[in-house]
Amino acid sequence: MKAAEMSLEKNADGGAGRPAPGRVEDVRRGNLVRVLASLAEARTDPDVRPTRADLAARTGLTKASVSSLVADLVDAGLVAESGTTRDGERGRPGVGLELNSRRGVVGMEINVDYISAGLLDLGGTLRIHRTLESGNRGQPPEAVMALLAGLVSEVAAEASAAGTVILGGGLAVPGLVDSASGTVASAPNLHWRGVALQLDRLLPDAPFGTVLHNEANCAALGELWYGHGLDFHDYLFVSGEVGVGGGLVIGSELFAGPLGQAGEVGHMVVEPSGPECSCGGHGCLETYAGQEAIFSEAGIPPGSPSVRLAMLGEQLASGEAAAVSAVARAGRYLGIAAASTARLMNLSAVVLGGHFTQMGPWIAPAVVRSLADYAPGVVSPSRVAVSELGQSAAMQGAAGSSLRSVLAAPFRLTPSG
Amino acid sequence: MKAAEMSLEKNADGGAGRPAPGRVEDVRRGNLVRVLASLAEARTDPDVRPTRADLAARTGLTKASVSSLVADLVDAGLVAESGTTRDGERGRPGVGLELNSRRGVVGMEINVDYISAGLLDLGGTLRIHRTLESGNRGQPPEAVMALLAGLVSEVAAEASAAGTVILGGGLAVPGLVDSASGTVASAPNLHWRGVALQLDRLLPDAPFGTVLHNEANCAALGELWYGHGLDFHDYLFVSGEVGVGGGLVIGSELFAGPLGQAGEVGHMVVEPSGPECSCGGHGCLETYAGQEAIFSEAGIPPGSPSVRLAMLGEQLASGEAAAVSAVARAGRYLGIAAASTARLMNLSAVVLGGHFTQMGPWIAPAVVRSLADYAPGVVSPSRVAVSELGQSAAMQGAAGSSLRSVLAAPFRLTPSG
DNA sequence: GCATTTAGTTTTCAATCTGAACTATATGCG
DNA sequence: CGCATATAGTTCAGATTGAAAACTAAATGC
Repeated sequence: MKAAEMSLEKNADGGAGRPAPGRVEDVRRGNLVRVLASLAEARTDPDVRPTRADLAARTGLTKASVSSLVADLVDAGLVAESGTTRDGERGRPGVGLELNSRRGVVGMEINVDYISAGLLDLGGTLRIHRTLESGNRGQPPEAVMALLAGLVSEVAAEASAAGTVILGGGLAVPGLVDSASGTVASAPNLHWRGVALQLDRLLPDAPFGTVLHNEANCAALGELWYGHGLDFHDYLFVSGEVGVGGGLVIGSELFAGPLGQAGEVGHMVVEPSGPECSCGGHGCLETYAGQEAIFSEAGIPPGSPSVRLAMLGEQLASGEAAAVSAVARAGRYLGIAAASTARLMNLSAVVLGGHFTQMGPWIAPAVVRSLADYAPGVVSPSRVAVSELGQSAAMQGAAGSSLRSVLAAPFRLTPSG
Repeated sequence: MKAAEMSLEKNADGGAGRPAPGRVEDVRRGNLVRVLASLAEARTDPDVRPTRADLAARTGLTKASVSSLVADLVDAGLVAESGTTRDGERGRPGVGLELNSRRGVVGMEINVDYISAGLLDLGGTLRIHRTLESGNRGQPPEAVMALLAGLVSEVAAEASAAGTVILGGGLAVPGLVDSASGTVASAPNLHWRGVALQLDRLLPDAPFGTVLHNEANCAALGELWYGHGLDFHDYLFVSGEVGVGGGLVIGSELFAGPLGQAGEVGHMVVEPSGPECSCGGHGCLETYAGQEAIFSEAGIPPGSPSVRLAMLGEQLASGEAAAVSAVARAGRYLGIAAASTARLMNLSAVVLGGHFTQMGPWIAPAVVRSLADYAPGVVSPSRVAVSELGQSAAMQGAAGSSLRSVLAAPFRLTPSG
């Protein structure tokens, strides 16, 4: 497995290869990561910039080792010194260290109605974000990728003008993907199937390349790193799109499953006697909480998804009974799937994303009630939350994934690496 | 976290402590583990005993390093030389190496109707196995533990007579446990609640101590290491007991969940309009596939569980319609839960254990059919299997867990450790 | 009996961390 | 101002470790 995929593919190893033998040099690699992680972690308070001495205390390494490691990281461009920091105490003031904000990663997303790209600096701050409306359903992958490449080059140009070097990127696509080969196995909503994307052309100069990810998983990760993840470390993320996607976050990491495709909440069975689903099964969650199910139950006439979604929003706001009960029904079945998941995997929180975000006030209470009915005492009401990031969650998750892979393999940029 | 808990608690870390800083000595620790793992893995063919040179080739370490590492492992008593092995080729014959069969771990189980203890040598061979019938339901924990201690001391005496040194042990209990504190949070079938067990008294001289585990999880692990796990690396294990327990094996490891209590398949929701469950929910799998549910649906009169189970077996064998359809119904709901699990976690196999083992020929086809109905193409019929170990799965899993923790921390027995 | 082959050991060397000594630079007090 | 003190960071010797290569040991085969 390439290092660039580690953050998303942790569980998809397959156990093929025995880990490389431990050499003395590996200790340094591990310690480079440790120092960098410690620096990233200390960043929660933006005013406090740890010094070499702080990092030594935090990591347990000696000052001598930390100095040497930091020197390598500075040479690699990952860490920057930022003036002396004085505590007001006596003694020689330390030199503040921070993740180099002149290095960044690009998050990209192809969705049904739009494409987007954004730049995250190493500290995790979103510096640039561009979205382009684009009806991608049924469009040839080459055309969409060309459009995205254009958007990305705008972002890259702006980054370059600001002196920022791009190290890697992540692309989120709504479908089943194979990250290792950069192939979209199937993306029903785009009508793509078995498409090998030319990922290398998006960011030709980035040393970590561009990695392909599933959109719902990315949204779950975006939520983890830049949204609710600050409070929740283990949760089920359910993303309402055309279907119902999802992601499992366990111990602040995405659980990708043995084949890298876990989180298909939409096809959990929530009603054995329910209608047939497009997957060939019966009573899948998607047949109750997918867009089409909600729209038709609410009596919303056919049309473009965004129009119908807006219409649903209006009807909910005005208290239209059919709309309210359609959403409540979706929430009830979401709660059933969440109850089973919580029991099975010992999870204690649920985050609702995608179009469920807009239905939050109407759907969340139904989920809470359903959880109380079907798994009392397992998920407390305060741990049913609505996504904080909305539409940018997947893009930020894709960028964050790339960011993590950089921070997990700094040695790829050091001379010794 | 204590090293002895690693194998079962991998997912329950909580992420509290930053890993210890990497020192040069840690490389050796890692390589000791690597060599030992390579030796254990090579053991699949019992006639082939790898030599130092073989291990060097397998691990990627140099012959010199392997020689030095093996010397430490021999000193620690974990590895033994076993005569020269000649390939019939030219050249100096190598010295065969094997896991020292004079070192062992003890597996223990407390269940509703019996207690048992067994000795596994480091190679994973079950050397001793004793079971004692004992109605433990409602008995005070001290009394049951005293009985178990007696059984264990018999096993220990026999091991000692054979020159085998016991390094550690694992105890499986049917209930929610906290391994870190050695406490049984609740074991409904034993009527235990919040009981702190005196684990240290069971094997006072074992350097790795005794670790407490959940019985269904242990059974899943026993199946993994000594049963179907040889073929399946990712599966849902469903154990029929009074309730319905389970375990998730992902990448040949137990998935314990963030709180260490994953695998509660019995309380997944399989029928939203179903009857109330003892957990307070509705339509849980347990209300369809638990012992009581199957017995009453089959029209088997109240009585002792073992008698009723035998009666059910007879009726199934003679093709009694009520019994057959009761078991088929349980299988259908098992299949629904398995379908949801397979979809959610991207699993592709199901192993039925506990009392489902005895119903195998009647229940497995129903599970297969249900999976085909609710998650077509996800779990192939050949990947629905019945446990191979039966009643000893949990005991062997508990022992195997201890064995793994020894092999994962050999440095605890070396002078350098 | 000697070349050849393979197993395992010994020796030398480079990488790396630790720990202690040392240098650099601030504060605070007389 | 000058000096004690405190903290940051660097330098250097020492210990541990694995790699690489040379070396010894013990077999086969002609």
